[in-house]
Amino acid sequence: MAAPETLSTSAPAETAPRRRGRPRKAAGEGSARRDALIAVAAQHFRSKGFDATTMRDIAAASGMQSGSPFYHFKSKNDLLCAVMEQGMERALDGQRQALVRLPEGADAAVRLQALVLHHLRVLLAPGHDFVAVMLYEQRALARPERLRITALKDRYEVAWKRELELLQAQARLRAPASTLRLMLFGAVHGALSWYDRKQALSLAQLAAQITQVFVLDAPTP
Amino acid sequence: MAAPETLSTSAPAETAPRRRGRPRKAAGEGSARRDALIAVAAQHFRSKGFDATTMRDIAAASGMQSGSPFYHFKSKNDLLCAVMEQGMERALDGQRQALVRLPEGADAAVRLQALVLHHLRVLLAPGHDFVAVMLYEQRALARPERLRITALKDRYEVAWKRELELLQAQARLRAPASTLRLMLFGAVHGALSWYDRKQALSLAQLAAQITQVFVLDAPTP
DNA sequence: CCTACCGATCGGTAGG
DNA sequence: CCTACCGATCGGTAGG
Repeated sequence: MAAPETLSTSAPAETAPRRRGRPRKAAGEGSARRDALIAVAAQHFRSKGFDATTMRDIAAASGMQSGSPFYHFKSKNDLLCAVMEQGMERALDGQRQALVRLPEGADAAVRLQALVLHHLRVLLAPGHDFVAVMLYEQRALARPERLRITALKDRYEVAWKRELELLQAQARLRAPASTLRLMLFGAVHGALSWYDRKQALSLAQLAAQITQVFVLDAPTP
Repeated sequence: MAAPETLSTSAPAETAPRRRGRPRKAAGEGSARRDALIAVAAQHFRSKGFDATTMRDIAAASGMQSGSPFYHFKSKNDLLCAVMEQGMERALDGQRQALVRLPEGADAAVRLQALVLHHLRVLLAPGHDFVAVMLYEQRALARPERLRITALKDRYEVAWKRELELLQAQARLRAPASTLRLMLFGAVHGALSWYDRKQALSLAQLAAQITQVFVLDAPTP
């Protein structure tokens, strides 16, 4: 919710008296304007699709003129790529935090449920359009960019693999871990297309149900 | 695998001597040219996406000039809609046949597995691009068309609901039937994005694994 | 179903 | 980051 920036370091773009020094990397990676464009683009790409969104849409929604986004991104595809990368990096951060919050020695099913819940939030919480765009618009990427995104996705899946293999070793999966993981992602991603119609269900409840379906209870010896 | 057409009936568009009689309903619902356009459009919409496909692409791949598809469809959206409708109608036919082939009084899990296998074929077998297009491009449809397609989808899901409710009554589901059905569709649809990378797995094997994960074995009394 | 075409839109750029 | 613009493409149509 709250902006992660501290008060001291980042440039106060609007209120501060115009400093004469060149703005530190005005169009660089950390620019606030650039980040705003990414966020606006994510919303539009998600709700209307990549092809159906024009750079003019994004510029107007960001209070810019039609040619100005090209000062920050050299092409529309570049902007798409930035949306996906930022989405995956935030998702990776959030995933780490979700796991850290768990008690030591938690059951693998509990850890998996935390991963599922975090992932549902990444997909469905307001303002988190990045990863959904990634899932729907991979086709628009050229080979080299797709490889970069895939590498991020692979890192994201490491934690899932770990828990699922533990569960498999406990004989609590009813299919091989690798196939079951793909089914599990499918089931979670599917929520993108139906979740709002089931408002009776909280994301936490849904995460619990999904885990319940995919993982058998621990044998009580 | 083999082309389903017999040698005798279908019109040999190129070699036959020009018949003088008006072609029966040249632009009507059952026109062979129209069906060919639908099939070509399905391939293109699936592989490149609806927005990225041009009517010129479709015309060229059908051996027509760029304006000619508009003789059969009044707009590009109309063509998309026809792709989805034809896909769903064929899927409904296939589903009925898949159920008829089962022995009388088959276990609900067996029947569900047949539904899953048929659905996997509809999504992944060569030449079946229609339903995949429907899943990916619903956004492009306007309200009234979307309602028509949704009605077809609801009819398609009736059989799934039936078997899942039977299984729920047998206490063989680990989540409410309605939520579990959504998870199940998600898991099956997810195969669209990974199946070809797992060629070791046949569709029949995959259907069996999916059923195994989502449905508990019958209690052996 | 073809020919020839229109009007609009869009990604992108030069130059400041 | 704005102004002004280009070149290409695209859905769609008139008229045959």
